[in-house]
Amino acid sequence: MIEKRKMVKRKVRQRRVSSVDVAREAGVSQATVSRVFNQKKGTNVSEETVEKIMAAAKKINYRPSVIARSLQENTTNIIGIINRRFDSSFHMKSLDLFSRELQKQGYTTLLLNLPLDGSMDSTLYKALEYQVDGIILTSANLTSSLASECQNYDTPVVQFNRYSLYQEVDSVCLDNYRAGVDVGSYLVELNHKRIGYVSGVVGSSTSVDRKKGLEEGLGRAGLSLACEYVGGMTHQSGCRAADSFFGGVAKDSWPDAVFCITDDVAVGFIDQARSIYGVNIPEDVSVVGFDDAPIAKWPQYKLTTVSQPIETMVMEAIDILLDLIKYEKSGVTKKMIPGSLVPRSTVKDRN
Amino acid sequence: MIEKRKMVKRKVRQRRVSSVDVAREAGVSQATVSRVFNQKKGTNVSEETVEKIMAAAKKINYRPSVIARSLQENTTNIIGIINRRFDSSFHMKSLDLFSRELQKQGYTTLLLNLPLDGSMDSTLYKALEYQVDGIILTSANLTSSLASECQNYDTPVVQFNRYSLYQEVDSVCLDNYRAGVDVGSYLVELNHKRIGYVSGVVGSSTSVDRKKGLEEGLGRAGLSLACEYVGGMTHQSGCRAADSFFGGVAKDSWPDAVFCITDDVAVGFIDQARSIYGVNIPEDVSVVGFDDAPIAKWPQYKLTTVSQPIETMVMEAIDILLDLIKYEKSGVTKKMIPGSLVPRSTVKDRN
DNA sequence: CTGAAAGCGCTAACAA
DNA sequence: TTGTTAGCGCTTTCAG
Repeated sequence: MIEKRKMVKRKVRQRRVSSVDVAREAGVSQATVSRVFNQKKGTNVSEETVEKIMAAAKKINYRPSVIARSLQENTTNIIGIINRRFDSSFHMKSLDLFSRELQKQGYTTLLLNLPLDGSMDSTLYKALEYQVDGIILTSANLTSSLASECQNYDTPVVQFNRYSLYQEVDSVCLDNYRAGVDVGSYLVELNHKRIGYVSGVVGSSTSVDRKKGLEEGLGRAGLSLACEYVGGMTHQSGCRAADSFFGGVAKDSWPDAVFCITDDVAVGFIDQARSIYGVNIPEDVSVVGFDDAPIAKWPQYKLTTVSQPIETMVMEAIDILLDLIKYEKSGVTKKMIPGSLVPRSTVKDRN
Repeated sequence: MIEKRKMVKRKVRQRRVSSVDVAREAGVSQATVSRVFNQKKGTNVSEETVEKIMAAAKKINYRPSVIARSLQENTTNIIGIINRRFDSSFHMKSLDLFSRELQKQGYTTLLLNLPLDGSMDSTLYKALEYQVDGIILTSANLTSSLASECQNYDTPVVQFNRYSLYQEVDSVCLDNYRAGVDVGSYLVELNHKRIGYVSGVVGSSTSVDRKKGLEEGLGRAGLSLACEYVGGMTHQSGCRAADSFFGGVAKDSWPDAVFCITDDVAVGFIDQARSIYGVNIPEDVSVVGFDDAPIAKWPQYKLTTVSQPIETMVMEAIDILLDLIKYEKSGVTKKMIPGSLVPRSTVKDRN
């Protein structure tokens, strides 16, 4: 393989056909060609010349260079999306929506990955170097120094799925705390007494906020968390949680309700609980998930869960970002979107 | 909202700090600054000047413009990934791998969406206008006219997950036909007689090739397809397939094995078959899926399936693309990657 | 309505 | 080792 490569000519990219070529072909000036390909307001070029130019362009296969235009205009029409990982249907769906909607609005998406370990500095600088017009930062918090760096470059950032801690950063995020409160109150209302929590990765603010909310909801009824398991966002992790709650535990020490960080986790929890420990859901234990992923609707689960209005969230984030791009900044927007509890069949009324 | 916007100043992007500014600050020429920020071979700049320049750069917060560099060098270090939709774990995972690996190799990913209906022309032109260095086209076939368009622009394309029909286009694709044959032979070997197929969307070559392979595998034993259901790639669609095969059908007309286009579909099929029609899997009916998605390993399914080596496929595609970018083209590479059958517990030996 | 010319920020050949 | 200069392909005054 190496051998083959060595024998092969290195490639030299040839000059691309430019507006100058079109101008020559059409017998007009380059400026006029530029005018024609600039569909802005009041481009005053005669019908006749336009046609000549279009014909010439088609003939020699001309297509304007976005790069050169970007250099001139100091704007790229590219939005950088910085992502940590696609580890759930939530991330996948939101990325899909972002890129589709941005494309619809005339922007293109530059996809950048955060290293799984280590800091986000280099990734962010990369986006800045590419002179993206704006940045969507998913599931991560901008540090204040990085935030001011972005300000230096006049590049707006909107955090998505993470409430911004740093005062100046705009963000769109589900109100995880309130969702937690809602779940807690709901369970309390239905007379649950021993409530457990299965969280996601340590330190994820999403996870922490939901827990705090849940505790608040319980606290109002004088209850506190009965048990907790800290794992990941996978089915597997839900199984381990069930092991931890039921394995070698006397039945009267079981929780009577469990709130899981994700539908996937909830499903794993249910599967393991049912098949290994003979737990009846919801008769013995109620379960609540999060996301309202497709699997929550499957007939064997009919999972009670909290739905996130992903579309709304994405649209909000795009609106905010494009406003920041087009208009002078006037204040910070931190949008909290409420989730909504979707009652199905995995929670029992114990009254 | 509209009101608010009207009151707000339109934003004018200010000039960014450039190498000229650094040069002035450091008291050297702009070219020298450029040399310092060009970590190429033998940049002969004295230690002293380098330090002066770096200090100045840091002071005024300079960061080179990739755009200007791209214009000059006629190369952007951007790879365009053209995607139709993220509708399966396969697409999600491969996109994740692509962007991570490309980033590791010094490239950045421009994500472009194919319209769900309509042609891919405009999307492809968009990539060309951005002067991407190369294109990964996922789950779609390049037409020959578009292919030659790309050649005009000297922009290599590698098709991913679709065997290229047009002679000149490179591609990396699972050998779906062979996988179909393998599944067919396997089922025949285990003495199945009435074999059904649950396909994906109409016209998807992936789906068609697997079916043809399956038929070939059966044909060798003098068998042909007993029944078929054409749906989508979802759990839901698997349920409908079960309805179609078992609903109002006498037990002795049931298939004794079913090959599903996707693990998700297979799981839907199994769920519905078990819960609604009382079918025992695999005693009554064997089931084979595709992808070896995480759910295939769940204890309640232990799905026999075909695994796709996504990592290998992605790496191959990247290798081919980067070679095409760096070296003069010498022949077309159409890589067929074999899948591998993963026997678990949903197929019964009927000998 | 159209052309000439300057300049966006950078690289690279050529001189010094 | 460093500076001068000429572009890369485009947009945009400013004249005509």
